Amino acid sequence: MSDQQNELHPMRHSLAHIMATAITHLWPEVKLGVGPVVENGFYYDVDIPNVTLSAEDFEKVEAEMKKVIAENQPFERFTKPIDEAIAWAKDAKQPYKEELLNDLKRAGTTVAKELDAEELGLATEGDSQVSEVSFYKNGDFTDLCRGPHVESTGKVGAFKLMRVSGAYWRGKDTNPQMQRVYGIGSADDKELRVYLNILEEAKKRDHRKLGQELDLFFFDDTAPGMPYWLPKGVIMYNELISFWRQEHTARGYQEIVSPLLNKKELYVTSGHFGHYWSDMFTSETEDGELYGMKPMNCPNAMLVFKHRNRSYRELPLRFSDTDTLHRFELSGALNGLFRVREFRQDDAHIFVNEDQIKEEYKRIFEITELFYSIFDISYSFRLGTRPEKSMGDLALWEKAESTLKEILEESGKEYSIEEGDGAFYGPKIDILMKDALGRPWQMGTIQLDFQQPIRFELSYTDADGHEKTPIAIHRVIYGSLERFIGILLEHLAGRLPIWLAPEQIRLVTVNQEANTVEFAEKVVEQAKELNLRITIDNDNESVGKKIRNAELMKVPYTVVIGEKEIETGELIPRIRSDMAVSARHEPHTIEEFLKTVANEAKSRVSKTSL
RNA sequence: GCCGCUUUAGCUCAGCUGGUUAGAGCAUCAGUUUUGUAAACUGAGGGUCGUCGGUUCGAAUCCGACAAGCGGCUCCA
Repeated sequence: MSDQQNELHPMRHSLAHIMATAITHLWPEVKLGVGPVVENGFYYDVDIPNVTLSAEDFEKVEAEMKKVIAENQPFERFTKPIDEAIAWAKDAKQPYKEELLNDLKRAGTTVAKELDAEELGLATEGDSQVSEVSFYKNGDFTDLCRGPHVESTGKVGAFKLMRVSGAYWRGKDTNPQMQRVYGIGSADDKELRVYLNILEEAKKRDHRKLGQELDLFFFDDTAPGMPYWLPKGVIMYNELISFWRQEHTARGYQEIVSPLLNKKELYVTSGHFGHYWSDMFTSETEDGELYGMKPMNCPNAMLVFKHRNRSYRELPLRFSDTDTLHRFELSGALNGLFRVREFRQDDAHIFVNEDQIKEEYKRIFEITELFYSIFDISYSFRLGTRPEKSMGDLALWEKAESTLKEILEESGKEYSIEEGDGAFYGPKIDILMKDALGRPWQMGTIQLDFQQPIRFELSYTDADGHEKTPIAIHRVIYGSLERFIGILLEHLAGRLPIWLAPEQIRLVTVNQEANTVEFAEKVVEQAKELNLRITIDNDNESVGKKIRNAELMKVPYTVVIGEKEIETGELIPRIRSDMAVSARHEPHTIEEFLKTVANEAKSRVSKTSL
């Protein structure tokens, strides 16, 4: 945490209290939940009987908060024995606080995973039973809280309420839903404006907006969560896949294709029938057979392994595929390309023996670095351990988890641990990336699977002639092509590198005269021989207008074709600003220009040498 | 799925508290113009106002249901 964040933390936490104070003044019957600090601000979960807060109420709440701030009430800390605290909560008619206090008394902690001790405001740590808890009081408002806070309500900087949404009490969807009011908090008005400005800028990078503007994809009401890829979108989609294919073929991966639909029996074997069937698209045929559309590729990869006898000599056996997957995601979870119901993963299933796990992980990490370094997007690792609803032997789980920890330790990479976040068949290492708004998304994932090979009764003949069960590694690097393209678009603000740009060169004619068009067509012909994606804009518009259109479509190179070019036979490319090393616009022979661009596309550079 | 908000032409948006044939810019098409590095001019076509139902003499406008989208929650690549 930076120094600035260290300072902002108590300010934002105090703002949460001040907001709760204001809401209590306006709606005295409010039942309070928790009010922690989050990135850039704070929130408080409130439950106001028969009142639904909306953005229109923010003005009222903000005005009341400003009153509290103007009064500069000191934050006073005091402690109470736990039983007195519980009595206080009961007396104040705060059932949520009472529940938390009871949990504290009983277990010394609260179980809900998101609400750690800091957020709840425990007075003591560890598993021991709590005897005392701390409170903070400002003006007429008292709250159970660990702190710390600023000295007084006047010292909280600048703030703004942003939105309100539903949030399940203690993060469990079986609990009642509260209203979560979000606010942002900054050191002062200037910082606040800077942050609001950043948010505005981020909206311009929204991949849904860019997908619309750049003619990449769209959605139709009849296929929620299933993108339609337009010709330009397909070009970048396929370029990403061919890069993936090229690099994986070179590393000993063998590509397979398998059915999209399988009978239920496959998913009974894999365990998906019990764990995942309700999240799948399914159908029943005329003859009464139940089919499921595959939500992941692993069961079919298991069948490919099982297809014939396997030898230890084949290991590691690497099967890759990019088949289409369908998952019946909750309607409320869908989000542009980030969360879809139909997508393709750059998938692979690697069958190894126990001794090969580490080496194979190292190889996968190498591929990861190669891919991500090209796009220059920062990412982080997260280890997910055994979830509650898991399959298989506990000892195997522990072994798998400790193996992954070792691998991460040895790799020297930073990682976080998310308990219970593994797949139901094994622990996993996830790779996270952030979108334009700073929201983290799971991208690549490398999962260790001791379970499915057993369930599918996979085996190979080992050197000693005995049959052994292989271990499967499931891994994706991009994650899903869809989500990756979403992240990429936001990261690049739509300015795709030459190798991914649907249109690499646009020729803009100065007039519609025959010799101009002829010249342009000659350039196109040469460009096509080099597999370049080039178009001619011969519209009856001003040159200025056509340049503008090329700029808006973020075409890497735009070349004006007129008298001058025809005379000299040289082109002066206009280079998209993010690719230019300097502001030069120099003439090049047609051949030189096209060859350079072709090389740049091939070597996947982000800057031009022109 | 849950909570809140949103939905008017291909796109971005006007349309005040319900009142005659629903507007604009961009885009599209046609004509004029033949243009030199971020928007030439003129004209035309295009919307049963997300869908269905209700209230009303009258609904884009009010109410309800459903659908899709957005921000969260839950869940996940």
